[in-house]
Amino acid sequence: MVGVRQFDEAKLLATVLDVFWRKGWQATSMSDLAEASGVQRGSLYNAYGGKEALFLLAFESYAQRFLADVRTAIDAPSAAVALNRFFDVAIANMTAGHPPRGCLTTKMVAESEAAGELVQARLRQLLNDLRTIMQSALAIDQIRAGLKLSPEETAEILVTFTRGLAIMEALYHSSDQLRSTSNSLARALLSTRIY
Amino acid sequence: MVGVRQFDEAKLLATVLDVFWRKGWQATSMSDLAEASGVQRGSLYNAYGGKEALFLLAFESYAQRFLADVRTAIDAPSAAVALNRFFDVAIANMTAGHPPRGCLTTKMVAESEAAGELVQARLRQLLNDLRTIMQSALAIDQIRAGLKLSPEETAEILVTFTRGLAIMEALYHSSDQLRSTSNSLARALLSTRIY
DNA sequence: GCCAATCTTAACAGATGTGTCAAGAATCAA
DNA sequence: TTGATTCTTGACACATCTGTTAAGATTGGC
Repeated sequence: MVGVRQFDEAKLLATVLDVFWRKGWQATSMSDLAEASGVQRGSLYNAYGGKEALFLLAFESYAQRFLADVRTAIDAPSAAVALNRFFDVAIANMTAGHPPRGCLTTKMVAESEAAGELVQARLRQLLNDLRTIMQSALAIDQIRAGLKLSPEETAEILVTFTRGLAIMEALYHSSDQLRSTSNSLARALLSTRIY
Repeated sequence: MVGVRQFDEAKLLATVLDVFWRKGWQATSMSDLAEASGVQRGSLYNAYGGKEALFLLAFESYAQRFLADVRTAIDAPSAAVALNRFFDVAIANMTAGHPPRGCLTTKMVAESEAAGELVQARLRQLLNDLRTIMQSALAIDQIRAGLKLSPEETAEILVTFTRGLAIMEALYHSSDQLRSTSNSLARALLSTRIY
């Protein structure tokens, strides 16, 4: 390589992720990314082409981290623990930061028409992966025994419901509310009555 | 009145609603609204002040209609019927139009940071109203008896879950999927086991 | 040390959006 | 009929964003 890159790509992508996470797709401009990262707009165009490529790249690390966290969480000894840990991870993901950043995926899906086909496909893939991971984990006998519905149905409900949690977070900014609602749903999804 | 308004306000607001519904908050410009309605941009500024006021006005009729539909739907003889009808209304609301418009409220909440405090407050009010309506309807003995959880918990879950449905609609455009997931959740929320 | 490749930087052109304003058109009231 | 009031229209000034480009700076390979 001859004319060497002046910026740290890892740092750049972390910053890019943070800006998209906070502001969403449409409210984030290339100027915003340049300013936040300290890398000139022209350099970003030169190195990546534009907003979409930068997003997709930054999203990759986010997706990996999130799915890894979920995998760890739902590897639990019982359905009740698995659901509670899953909700903990989901809620932590959308309430972290000052002020809370909300859920990147959900924000992006809501704006995905503006973001274009490629981004939509990537978001779909993340939710597909999430669904698959949940299904497998919930299908283990030890867990499945504690569920009122099938692993497939339960997984689909959980994926959908956590998207709803993200929207409620965006409007009410109350992690207590999220925890409380999740707790209620967990009871509805468990075959054993706890209340 | 002396210098009379050249446009039909009801028609204007219907058009404004449709544009916001399709494009969301940020992607809708005053020019878009002017073009779609046939009313000049200057006239819109003169008559309403700007985007926010136009949205709030158009949202009013949407909110009334939606809440009325929900009220009618959940006035049912059993919990199972109430939940099914509620989901029908919610899913019809977000899959209507060609192409489907999605859920206005959910789209707006996801972008509400950009839309400002007033809009956020109005959206919060709609969801609060929805929650209250659901709670009251589910608290009727006939219905309550069929629920696994309390009317309050069930209502909160339903409000949150339908936000999730809207996000899933936006990403997968499959009303079958929405119906199927809703059906599963209904079974989890009903005290009687149907499956 | 020099060349060539690559990155950086600032600037440009073009598009789009906002909010305002002044002049013109229309109409009700007196 | 006249005048005052209100709406309409097109233009203006300003801001922001996009994508490109040309010139300059940097540095590894030869």
